[in-house]
This record gives sequence, C-alpha cells and structure tokens, in this order.
Amino acid sequence: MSRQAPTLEDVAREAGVSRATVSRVVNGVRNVDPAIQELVRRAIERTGYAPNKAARSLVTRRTGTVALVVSGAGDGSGTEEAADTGEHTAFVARVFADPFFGRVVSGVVGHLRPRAMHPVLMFAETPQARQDVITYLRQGSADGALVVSTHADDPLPALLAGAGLPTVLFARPSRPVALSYVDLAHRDGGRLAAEHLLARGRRRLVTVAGPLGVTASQERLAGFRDTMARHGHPYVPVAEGGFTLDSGMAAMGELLDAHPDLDGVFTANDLMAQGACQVLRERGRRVPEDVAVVGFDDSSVAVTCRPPLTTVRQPVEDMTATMARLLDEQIRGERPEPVSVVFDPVLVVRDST
Amino acid sequence: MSRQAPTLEDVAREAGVSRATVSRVVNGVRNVDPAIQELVRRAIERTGYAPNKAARSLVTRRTGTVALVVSGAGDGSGTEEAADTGEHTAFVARVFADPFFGRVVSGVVGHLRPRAMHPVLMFAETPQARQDVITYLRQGSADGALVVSTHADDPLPALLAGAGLPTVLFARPSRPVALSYVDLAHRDGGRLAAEHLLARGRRRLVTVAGPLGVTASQERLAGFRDTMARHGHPYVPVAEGGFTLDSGMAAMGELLDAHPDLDGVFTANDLMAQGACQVLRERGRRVPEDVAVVGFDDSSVAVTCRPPLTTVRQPVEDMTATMARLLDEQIRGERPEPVSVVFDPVLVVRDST
DNA sequence: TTGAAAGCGCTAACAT
DNA sequence: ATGTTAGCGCTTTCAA
Repeated sequence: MSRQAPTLEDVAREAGVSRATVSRVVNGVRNVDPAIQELVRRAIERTGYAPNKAARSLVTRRTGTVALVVSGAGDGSGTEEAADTGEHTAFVARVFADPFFGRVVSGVVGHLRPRAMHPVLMFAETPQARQDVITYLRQGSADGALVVSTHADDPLPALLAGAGLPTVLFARPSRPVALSYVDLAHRDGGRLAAEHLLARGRRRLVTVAGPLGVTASQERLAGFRDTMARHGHPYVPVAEGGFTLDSGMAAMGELLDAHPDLDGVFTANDLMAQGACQVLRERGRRVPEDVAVVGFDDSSVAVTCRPPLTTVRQPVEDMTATMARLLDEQIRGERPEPVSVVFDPVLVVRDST
Repeated sequence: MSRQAPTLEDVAREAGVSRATVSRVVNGVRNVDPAIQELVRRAIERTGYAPNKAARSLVTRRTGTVALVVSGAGDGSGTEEAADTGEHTAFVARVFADPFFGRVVSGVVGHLRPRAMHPVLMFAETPQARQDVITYLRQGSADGALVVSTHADDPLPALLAGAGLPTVLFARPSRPVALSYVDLAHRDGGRLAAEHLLARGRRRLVTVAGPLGVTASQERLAGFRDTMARHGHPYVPVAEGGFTLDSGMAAMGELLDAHPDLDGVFTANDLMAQGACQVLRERGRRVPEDVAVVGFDDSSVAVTCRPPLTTVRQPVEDMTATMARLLDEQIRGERPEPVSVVFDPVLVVRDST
C-alpha cells in the first residue's frame, strides 16, 4: 500500500547534491547557497520527503518527546491483574474528574507545541507503572519528565532523581529531592480566602480541607487558620475531603451537622466547593446569602458551578509553561542545578460570596 | 553527571558473547542456551543496560508509540498567535470538562500499557495542528493514530487516510473514509431512553439533543423520536445543546418555558443531564418525582450528579480496547481492509427516573 | 560552500 | 546455538 518512504539520499539524488547539503537545508543550517537551498527545497517537495525521527534521534540523542506523568502513591497492594486494571481505571477517572488537570495539560501542550515537542501521557499509580516510567526514559524514548503528583509521599521523584533523568515537578516534594519544581504559595491562597470571607462580614467560618497527606492541602489550611487566628478567631472547624465532589459533599454535610449556624466556608478546591454548594442548597441554605463559599484552583467548574464560584486562582498555564521551560533547559544541559519557582495565587471574585 | 549509557556492545563484552546473542536474550528470541542466557542477564544487570529505542526503531520501523488525537473541526479563522493559543486553551478545557474523555483515555492506556505501547496526546483543532499530526506520523514518530473527533465534519480522517497512515476512529466519519472505526449504536441508545421513560409512565417528554453537527447526536435524537412516534407520540420538543453543562442548562430552561408541564427529559449526554437537573431544581421541579431525567454515556458525572443519573451507557473501555487492537493489527500489516465495530448501549437505571 | 565518510546502537539475514 | 556483518537514515566532523 505505502511505497518506501523517501530518504535524504533520495532527495539528494533528485536535487543533484550530497546528503549533507540536504541535511543542512532541512535543519536550517546557514552556509548554504540560496540557489541550492531552493533546489533542495523543490526536491523535497517533489519527493514528499519527511525526515525519519528515529534516525535523527539516534545521532542527536534527542527525541522531542517528554513524559507527562500523573503520579500517585499506590503501593500496588492488590497486584492481581484484574485488581490492577481496576486501580488504574479508578485512578484515571479521578484525575480526569477534576477539570484542574485539563488546565495542566492545556498549559503543557501550549508550551510544547510551538517547540515541536510532544507529551507522552503516563500514569504512575503502582510500582510497576513507576518502573515503566523510569524504563521509558532510560531507553531514551523521552528526553525528560514533567511530573504531577497526587500524593505527597510519591516515590517517583526520588526514582527519577536517582536515575539522573531530567525532571521537573509540579509542587514541592514532601521529602527533599534534588529536582526542580514549580509550586504555588498555597499558604497565601488560604490567607486570601480568609481575608475575603472576613471582609464580606462572615464570622462563623468553617473549612473543607484537601487530603492532609498532600502538602498543598496542609498549606492552604495553615494559611486559612493563621489568618483567622490573627483576626481573633483561634478555632476553625475543619473537615477533611479528598479533592473530589463526593468528598466535598460529605465534608460539608458533617460541618453543617456540627455547626448549623455557619455563614462561610473555604474549600481546598473548586470541585469540593461545588459539592458544598449542592449540599448547602439541599439543606436549605442560599449561597451566598446565607453561606458564602470560596473555592480553590479556578478550574472550569468554578465557572459552571451554581452560583459561579469565588475562588483562589492558580496561574496553572504560567506554572506549566515554566515547568516545560525548566525541563527544556535541563535537557539541553544548561541549568545543572535544580531550581524552584513559586507562583502567587490570585483571588477571583464571582457570585458565591 | 550521567556517564555514557551502556550499549549492547558493552554488555556483550562483559558477558563474553556477541552483540547478536545479547540482542536475542533482550528480545526473548529462543535458540539461546539457558546458561548463556543467564550469563547475559547478569551482564545486563551489572552494566545497567537499557536498549536504545531510537536505534531499535530505526531498524524495526516501529516506535511503540501511537498518537491519541482529539480532533476538532476548527478552520483556524483567527490564526493570530494569541487567538490561536486562546482557541487551544478553550478547546482543551472543553474536552477535559467532560469526564467522558477520561474513560476514553483510561481505556486506551489500559490496553496499550500491557503491550509496552504509549500514547502521545495531540489536539488537532486547527489546520496547523492537523498538519502537525500528519507530519508527526509521517516522520515515523508514532506508528499510527487513534482519533476522537468532536465534530462530524472533521477534516483529519481524510488527511490521515490520504497519507496512508494506520488509523482507527472513534465514531463513524460523516463523509465516508477508508478507515476503520469503532462506534456505538446511538440510535438504539435513544430508543432505550424513550422506552424507559415511557415504561415509567411519563408521557410529556422532551429532549435535549447534542450538537446536530455531530452524527452521534442526530442518531440519538432519531432513535428517541422514532420510538416515541411508534408509541403514538409523533411530536417531541427538542432543544439543541453543545454537550456542555452550560448548554444543558440553557436548553432545559427553554424547554421548561415552552412546556411547563413536561414530566420527562432525555439529554444526549450526562453533562447536559446534570445541567438539566440543576435547572429543574431551581425551577421547583423534583427529580425524579416531577420530572424524570435520562442521560447518556454513563460518565463519572452520572454517579456524582444529584440525583445519580439513569443513563445510556457506552462501553467505552471495550470500544477503546478494540480501537487499540484494530490499530495494532493494522500496524503489523495484518488487516489490510478497514473494518467497523459497532457496540450496543446499555441502560443503567439509577435515581433520576 | 559543498562533499565524503564515519558512525549513532540496534536487528536480522546469513554463515558457521 | 552462536557469531559475523550489513545496513536502518541521519548528523557531523573533516577535507576539499
């Protein structure tokens, strides 16, 4: 069906020049006579030549591919084939249920694409899957890894660092690892939420925290609490959620049971805020009249939620673009030392407060 | 920092055998003395050898990579750099806002992973992006493409077919193209929804259709209408949505305005069903007591929606596994002719009816 | 400015 | 059963 693809050799013959010259033209190396350039270009056109990536990679030791890894902390305790598949499905479903991840992917692709780089999507939720990531990179299938962890005690970063593979993390790892990372000043985010709710005149505040095994959750909570304390409210009721809509509903329910008179709630992400809004409404509270709600992330649910959410925005696109840039520099051998870049959150006010 | 990676040659020297023998062991080719196998295996261990993928691909003409393409039909009318970026962001956000896509990715990865294959995530929403996909494949960066279109008049399938690239589509293309595809019997899905609502005693039914530019939407609508007609209800009010939560809310609002006494609604996907439920509740209707709601897809929102949705399930994991299998066969040169595989929808009854 | 030629690391056909 | 060898298609010195 498909005849053999034309090679550099074919183009060279067609243009009456050497392989080297064609290669120079293809790669935009200067020192090529404009006339010959044109000649070659036409030969490329005629033959329909497309450079073979494998051959190129073999000599340049670059693939133009990076691994985009969504990493969990699973220990693969249920390593039966079936159980493993189920674990994978649940893990992926959870990742995709949060539109926050969509912003991450969008940001990464947006930065990679103009540079002719491509992301390979990998999930590292079990020991086996983590090993696959390492192997993939060690084989030179990708030039480096961008890692988004869903757990603080994720073992993957240490594995990557140990193998000396170019890596940039989204979020600071819980145990120090010699890797670059990009992060948000989560504590400031918690502070923004508290200050805003207080400024709105709310005094009986509660909070739905993220999973406390995640550093970001702890920080958001700490920032919220500290600010409340500084304003004379030493005690803030907390319920722990899991960053999912379900868990947000459950947590809000608990808090309402224990504190029926609450008038404001800060949730550690938008998805849980949406859940909180649903429960509040079911329990007869109006948002924001009776209870003000502040979310976190500014993901797409913040806009589609009823009412649209006041939320603490993470500049995800900037963060991922920075990740891609740092990785790129690391791959090219510039930037021998790991660096960290921390971004500031921004309060986005909508209708839920 | 990282010393030169060991090659086959290094391992061969270490084990005192030839490169070919090491290669055979690595690739699990039989006809190798067990003792020598062990010898080689130990040498691999000692040297920390990992085969170079580029070198291997160069000779096998396989990469073990497939492009997972989410394709739109954008004409790139606003091709300014900035506008393009915005278009990309919006496109990706929309794709990720629907958890249905999560099931697609999960299914694809679940099938690819045990076969040591990997998906490169690509978005083809503009002419430029489409060209990038073609180029990527023509360079041999990936062995083939799995394509999920969001529009019926997507130009990508024809481009892929024209270039003779191994491809499998999710959903039948609107204009015939010589490519394999996997699809759902959407019409039957619409029928299931109608029969279920009628069986529940609902008679004043309406429907929120998907974008009518999408074949699947038309089919679901047709199946619903046909069944209604066959049961003596020739007229069914329709409002067109865009598969988004927002559009579902808007459509439901319209329908309620025009038909305040409606007692059942079929929406063409779960996300719009969720929107419909929200609007119904805001307008004082109880679900399912006053109005029964049937969604489509059985994505994760069907479970998280309040109430949990009765919905028409697509066996997405089976469908994507089939896609991957068909592509694999196509890549290996088996299966010269395109085939189509159509799956049956299943009604999943929950609390919204 | 252009060409000749030496590999990059691997697989596979062929020889033994 | 194992080794020898010829490329796969490209980039990149090194000469000219």
